[in-house]
Amino acid sequence: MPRIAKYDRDKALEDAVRLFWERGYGGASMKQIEKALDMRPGSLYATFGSKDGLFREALAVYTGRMSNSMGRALEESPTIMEGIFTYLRSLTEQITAPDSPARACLVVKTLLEVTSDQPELRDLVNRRLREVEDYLAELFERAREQGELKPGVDSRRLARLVQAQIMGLRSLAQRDIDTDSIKTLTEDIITALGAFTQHPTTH
Amino acid sequence: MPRIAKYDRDKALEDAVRLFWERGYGGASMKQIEKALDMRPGSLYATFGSKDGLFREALAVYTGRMSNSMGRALEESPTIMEGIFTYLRSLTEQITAPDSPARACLVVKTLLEVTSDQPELRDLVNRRLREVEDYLAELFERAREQGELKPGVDSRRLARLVQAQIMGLRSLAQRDIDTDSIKTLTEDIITALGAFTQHPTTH
DNA sequence: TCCGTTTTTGAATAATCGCTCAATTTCAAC
DNA sequence: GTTGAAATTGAGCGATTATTCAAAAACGGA
Repeated sequence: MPRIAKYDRDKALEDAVRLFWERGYGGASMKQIEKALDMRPGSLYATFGSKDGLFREALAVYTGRMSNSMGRALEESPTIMEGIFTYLRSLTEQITAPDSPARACLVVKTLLEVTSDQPELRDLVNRRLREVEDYLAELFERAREQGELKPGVDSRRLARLVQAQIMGLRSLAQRDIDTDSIKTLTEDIITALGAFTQHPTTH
Repeated sequence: MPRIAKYDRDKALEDAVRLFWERGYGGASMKQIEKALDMRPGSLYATFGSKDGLFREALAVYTGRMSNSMGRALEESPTIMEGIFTYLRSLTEQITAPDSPARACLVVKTLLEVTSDQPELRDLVNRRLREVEDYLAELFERAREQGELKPGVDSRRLARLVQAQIMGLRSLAQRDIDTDSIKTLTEDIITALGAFTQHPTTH
């Protein structure tokens, strides 16, 4: 058993997430990746296979973190809808942190960047977004059964609406705009979603 | 006076808008631009100066069209808020048309793509989005004065909220998703905005 | 200390990037 | 038909792209 791997795979992936999140898939060159991960091309390709492979793993890390963040917000909230609103506020805190690589979502950045000549990446991103939609739809179906939603509200439609709200919030936050405006926007989005909840959404 | 310009500048810009809208700034190579505009590099650089220059002009054409579209919706509507909702429905029809280069907004695609080493492009995009915000804020201020909004609603906050709604709608529409889901999403967004309007928003 | 295996290195690959410019073509004026 | 100026062409520029691989370095076991 010779030579132990010097580079920590997880550490390298963290750096990759940060770089891809900040610069996008196409915007991050291998040169920049080599520098950010402090690895030479040989090691990179031995470890991750290709730029595409590295990106896929980085995207998995990113989505995993986002899922955890939402899960935590839901755990610490008495109802599902309050959990969603808690998550939106927590998300706003995260993306407005000064060291955040970007405010927009890496998955959405990739969705808007990827073209038809990268069908695998396109499919991967669509799959992730569909998974989030499905997860939200299940949540809202339970919320509906527990009387948290106004009568007649469709849980899947609400799932897509909330996903669009998050996309809109984070994309607008990518503008050159002050933090306070983003926080009030988050509150206004919560107010707007009040049109679908049983009880008024105050804060 | 020799040789009249063969290439119609406007026609070329239309093709440029289509290509950039579909593939993004970085995703459209000069080779692809040459083919799409049926121009050779010499003519391209004589006419537009650089890829950057061409993109800026294409972006101006794009934003001009979007402004016209919103203006038309406002003209044909009795109230400002109804005009906004009419625009959202008209926009949904436009982006779900089978020949649309993309469903997501070119400005937002650029906002999410551009990095800090393209400060001019970044500033340009931010300026355009700020202009839209200002325009919407003026509209909503008038709407407020005419009693179209619930008491206490802030017109600038509503402007940013609506801009975020449009970003979210169009980004979600970029997913591999059926047209009907996008149209119901548009209606749900209009319903959500009803939390800020004086009279219920039915359709 | 030497061996054997694995990891790491970095020069070099072919392809593509945005772009330049001398040569050619084209058309109005005479 | 000839001329002159503008428009167009396309080969080719240097730089950068993602990727490869032979050589060197590193470390556990003997």
